[in-house]
Amino acid sequence: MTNTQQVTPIARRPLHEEAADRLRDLIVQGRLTPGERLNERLLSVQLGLSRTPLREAIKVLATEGLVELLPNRGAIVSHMDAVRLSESMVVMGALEALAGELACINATDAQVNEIRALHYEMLAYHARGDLAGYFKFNQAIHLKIVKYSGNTMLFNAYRQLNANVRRARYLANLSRERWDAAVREHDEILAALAARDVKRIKALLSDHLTHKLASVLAALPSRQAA
Amino acid sequence: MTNTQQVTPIARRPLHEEAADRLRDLIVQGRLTPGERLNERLLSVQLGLSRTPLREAIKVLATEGLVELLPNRGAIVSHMDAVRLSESMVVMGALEALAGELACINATDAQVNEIRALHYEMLAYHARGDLAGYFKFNQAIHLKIVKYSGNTMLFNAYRQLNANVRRARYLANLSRERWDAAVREHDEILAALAARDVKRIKALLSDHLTHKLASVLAALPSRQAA
DNA sequence: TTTTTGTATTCTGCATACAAAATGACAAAC
DNA sequence: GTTTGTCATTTTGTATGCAGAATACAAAAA
Repeated sequence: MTNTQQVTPIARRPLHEEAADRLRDLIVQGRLTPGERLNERLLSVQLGLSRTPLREAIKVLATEGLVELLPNRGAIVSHMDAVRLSESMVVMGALEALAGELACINATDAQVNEIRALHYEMLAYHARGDLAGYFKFNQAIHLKIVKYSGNTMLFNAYRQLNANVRRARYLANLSRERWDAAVREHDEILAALAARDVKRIKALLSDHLTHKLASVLAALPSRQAA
Repeated sequence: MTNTQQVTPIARRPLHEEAADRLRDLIVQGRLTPGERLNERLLSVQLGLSRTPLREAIKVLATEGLVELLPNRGAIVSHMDAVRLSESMVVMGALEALAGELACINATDAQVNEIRALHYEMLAYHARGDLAGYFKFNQAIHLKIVKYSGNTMLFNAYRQLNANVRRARYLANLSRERWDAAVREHDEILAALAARDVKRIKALLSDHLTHKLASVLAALPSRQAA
């Protein structure tokens, strides 16, 4: 039993990945605002690394669309205008519809129940009127549906679009009516999933995203006026 | 009219972008084979730049899924197994169906005619039995349809998946029957687009991708046996 | 012969150094 | 008062240097 010990298989996480994660958080949480410039020197000291891995992270975020690269002028947090937002959500609608379809076929009963559990937790936050908590579980449910489609490429594509859209989630400062409607839609989505009703879940998810988009777009102009 | 001149907007292209493009080509063209290791020092001299911008490019390719990052062991060209391939094509099918729908609505007549021109060029190569030329215009047509959907996010998502799938295009060493059928399908797709028949183009593109996937999957096992 | 172990070499990951471009300040000219 | 030109400073883009991990290889042991 000399060398049989588990030699830490935890290869230290590369700094550029760490940096990418932290930058993503900063952007999605709105700590770095759209249009804001990413000063490399400043960020490198704030994140406690050198410019090299930081730059690698920034390049990754650029391909993900979270930041924009300006030649010789570094990177800025990309703007999230109504056009980009609705474009993204339209694509996500198509992806979720496909995901629902596949999940109906591929998800195990245990996975469906996992989603069901999240659904009830979400209902609890809805009942309390806690929007932030609601959003969190709402997000989790949608992600799980896509994940349990069993299609990794689909999951990755969805994840990437979602990161961009999440930045604007505060815009969906939805009315009570829309909120209640969204919850009802989620009820139906879960029912369709449990019933393995492919046609139905596809239609439901597609409509759900369409409604969400409409809700966000309705809220958008008032924001820009402010 | 003193300063109205076009002040060379051609800011020199950053080396990391140049490197990313060239690496993409090398991978898509199969000059770098799946599983092959990317030696940074070697590649940097071959491409005529230093390791820093090269590494940035590699990180970008990794997020695009063209290469895989192994901790402390650099990057390898990612493998293109049947699972990944079919997963990607399923997603592309959904995206193309959406794109066709949107293109029907948004594309100008001039753009439709541009696609028509590509279609005829493709027919010429088909008539000659020139598979490589056929593929080239086939690709161009599909890309144009997605582009003329007018949805930039959709285009980006599609482009990324496509880069991965193109690497396996030689696998679709299709039979004459399948080839002829594919051409007929393209005829119908173009007709539906010109007729602005949303329902029809959606169904056609979805089926087209399904058939293409089946064709590729059928060709795959024989390849692996060889 | 096969396996193991110690060592040298190669390669990656990261930090730093340097050059070119952009930004900003400030003064001169209109 | 505005504009324009010049210079100092800051910031990005790229190259290079260095430490540690991984790999290859050779010698020793089974």
